[in-house]
Amino acid sequence: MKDGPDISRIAALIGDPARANILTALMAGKALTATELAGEAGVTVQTASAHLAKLEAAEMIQCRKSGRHKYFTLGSDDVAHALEALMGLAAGAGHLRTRTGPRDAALREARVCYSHLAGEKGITLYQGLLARGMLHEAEEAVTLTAKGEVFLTDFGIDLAALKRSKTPLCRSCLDWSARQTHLAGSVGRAILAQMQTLGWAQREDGTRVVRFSPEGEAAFQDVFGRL
Amino acid sequence: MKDGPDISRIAALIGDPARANILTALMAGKALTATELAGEAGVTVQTASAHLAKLEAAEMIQCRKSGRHKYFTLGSDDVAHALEALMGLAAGAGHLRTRTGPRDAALREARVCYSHLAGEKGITLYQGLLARGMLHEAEEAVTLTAKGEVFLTDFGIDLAALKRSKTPLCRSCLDWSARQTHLAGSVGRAILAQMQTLGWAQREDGTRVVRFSPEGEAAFQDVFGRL
DNA sequence: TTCATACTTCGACCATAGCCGAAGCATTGC
DNA sequence: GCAATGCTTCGGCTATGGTCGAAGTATGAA
Repeated sequence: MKDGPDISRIAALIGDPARANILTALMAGKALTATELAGEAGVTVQTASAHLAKLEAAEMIQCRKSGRHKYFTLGSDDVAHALEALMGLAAGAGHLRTRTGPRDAALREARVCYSHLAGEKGITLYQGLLARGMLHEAEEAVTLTAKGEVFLTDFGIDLAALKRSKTPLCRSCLDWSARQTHLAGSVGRAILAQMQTLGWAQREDGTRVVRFSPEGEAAFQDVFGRL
Repeated sequence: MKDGPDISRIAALIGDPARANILTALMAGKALTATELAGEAGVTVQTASAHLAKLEAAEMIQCRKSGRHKYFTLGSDDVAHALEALMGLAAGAGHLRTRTGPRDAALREARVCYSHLAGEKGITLYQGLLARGMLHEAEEAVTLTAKGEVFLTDFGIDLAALKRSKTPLCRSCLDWSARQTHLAGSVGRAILAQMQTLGWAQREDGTRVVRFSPEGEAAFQDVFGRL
């Protein structure tokens, strides 16, 4: 009589302190990388990797590769619900650890991520392009529409040159501070570069922060902002 | 970094197959004894005892001694809620094991339990006495009120004789099929005996079933039934 | 009182699984 | 191409904790 109802299998997964830390960190809704989660759990990356593999096999978390990072989020609302119920039981209270994203508000607002735009601005950009029918999102892949190609050329981007490179034009990239996606790939990089060229924004020395000028901010909202 | 948030402590408790079986069995709402739970869990009584002690220390179950038995129930609705959430995750479905009480409907209706009345009738009796102000319930202890003493004497019970014995007059006893309490102790025994003397009911040979006659049923409802 | 039943405690055994160091892929950036 | 970074796999160590036999305690019945 070694195997009980499945409930014990699930609970045992949550029962390990390292995994509980991982899940608790993910409760905030943010997507985190394996290395970050290892830090949260207080174990080495290889140990965390093993834990993450188990959690994923049980469909308690989802993962998404993005470049050389692997971002993890909770598997479903059911998982979050179960965790909340358990937290309710752990009446010790005050253990909720509502983690916020990056401490620095400027980083949350706009920053570079592999030389493309991330943060709130990055998400706005991505959603704006989608809403305007310039990007097409399909099953993990993002492509530029014909309308999008015209638009970007008008914006001052040499698409023909980008197409000659072997790096993909578009790629979605999961955000660190929020869990939405933003635009990566050579197009994402080119857009940020063009924004700097146009004087809309500039990188702050020594940091990943991107600062928009008042005029740049207005122009950005006009061209890419939410409809 | 060995200790995480309390959530892991709770989940680890549920994570053991034997304990998960115990909790699942208790989900049905019935109070079960340590030995019964050992059977459910598929382990020996001493192992079950250790598990039950841990679950009780974590306030996930409550226990109540009743004679030489120890009845266990879930600790709170929060516990049941958390278990349900976990069952939702264990999508394997069909694992709910909604246990019913004793198979025999007659046993659920009325039976003897250490020579006092148990089952639905026993619960009705207990509640009827409480509602009429003949019993006083206080903190695990049940006592007869002055009004109750008069009533029982009129019913034909020799309280003076019972008081000479060293066994307690009243005691509450947790039911097997429902989880409410019923009346045990020498008074509980005397009431059942008097019901049989009056011809209201009689025990069925070789079983624990108590059969009420139509007249006895009517009289019982009249004297002890819910108001 | 004596026996039977229900439960607990003790002690020892043993398997599971968490942990890390080291080495191996894979992807990006120069 | 090469170096750097992020993640995974492998192997072996260790400890936590579940398990049961045996003995001990408490309660009820004869």
